[in-house]
Amino acid sequence: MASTPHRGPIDLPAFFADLVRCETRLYNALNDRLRERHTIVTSQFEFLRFLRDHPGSRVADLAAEFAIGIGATSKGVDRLEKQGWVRRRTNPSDRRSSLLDLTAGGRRLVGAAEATFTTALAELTADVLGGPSGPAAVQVLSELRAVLERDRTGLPTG
Amino acid sequence: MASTPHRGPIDLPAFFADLVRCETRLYNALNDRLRERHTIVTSQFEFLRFLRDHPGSRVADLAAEFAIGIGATSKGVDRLEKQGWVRRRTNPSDRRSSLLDLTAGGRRLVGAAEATFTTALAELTADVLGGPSGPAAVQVLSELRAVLERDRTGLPTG
DNA sequence: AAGAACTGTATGCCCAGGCATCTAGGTTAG
DNA sequence: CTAACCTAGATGCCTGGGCATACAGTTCTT
Repeated sequence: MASTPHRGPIDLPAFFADLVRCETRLYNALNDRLRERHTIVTSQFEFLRFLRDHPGSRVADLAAEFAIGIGATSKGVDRLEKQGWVRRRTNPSDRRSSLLDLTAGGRRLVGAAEATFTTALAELTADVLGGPSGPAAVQVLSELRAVLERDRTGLPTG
Repeated sequence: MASTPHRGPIDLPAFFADLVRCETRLYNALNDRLRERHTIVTSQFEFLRFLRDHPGSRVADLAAEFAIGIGATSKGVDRLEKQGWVRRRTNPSDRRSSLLDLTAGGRRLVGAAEATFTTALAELTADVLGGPSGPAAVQVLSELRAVLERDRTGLPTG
């Protein structure tokens, strides 16, 4: 099954299909692991990690980061708050919005989940990404992401 | 903002984040284009394209291809059938299942949508993928996908 | 200073997908 | 042959996201 690298123009639809399939399957697999060990799913882990690394973010910052709607983000934060992992603090300089922070429990959770997450991801991808072209692929996706973010591509409405 | 390619072990969480962000934003952007011109979304386009390229597939074949549940797939086919783009034909050799095929209208639609899809994708990704590392990245994702499929990673239950 | 216009986010409705379940149909052991 | 088991997929319930809306709070205009 060694697929043949080939010259010539890139088959973009095939690339897109591969991208989506990899994302779906990795996401599903990580969901399974995180759910069974920490009662969260990947999207929640990513929220928590973002808030750990960007304390005091607003709902809109999360929405922009993940390219999802404000409404969905607000509801996602509701759930994390209800579990006691995140706290909304009134923004002193703009009372329409809140500043979001992890609680101590949230920090504990994200630390533990990160170990699970990273280990699982390594099991699933390290063989391929550890190959000679791995770094180039990582780099290209990072650039593609930067371009899409620069152009505000694919942001939902609300 | 020229990010620095670096040596050393790959940052897998960052790679995963980039993968998911690219997928989300591309998917959203393609949805917008397909919806406005053809009244379908990307997932429907992918269903139709798969059926064009694999006529006579069963629901389970679609589910395996897209790593989504059988139930969701069945409902997705319902919707395409209701629009008159897909037909369920009783499987003569196993009457529990149906064989799926595009109708003439479905073939027309997928052809038109494919032009929109490919053009949009090129606009969004060609600059980055056309660079020197593009082919390597495409190849790596294709290999990663093959590994995940080989190991049946990330298949939902139902 | 008072509208008018704008912005951040919370909320409601709708739709799509996951999972559990149900049923018809197929397969196997005896 | 038939009873026990297995499989394909259709369906119902639940959850999460998109989009539209509501509203409080902010900024701009004059």
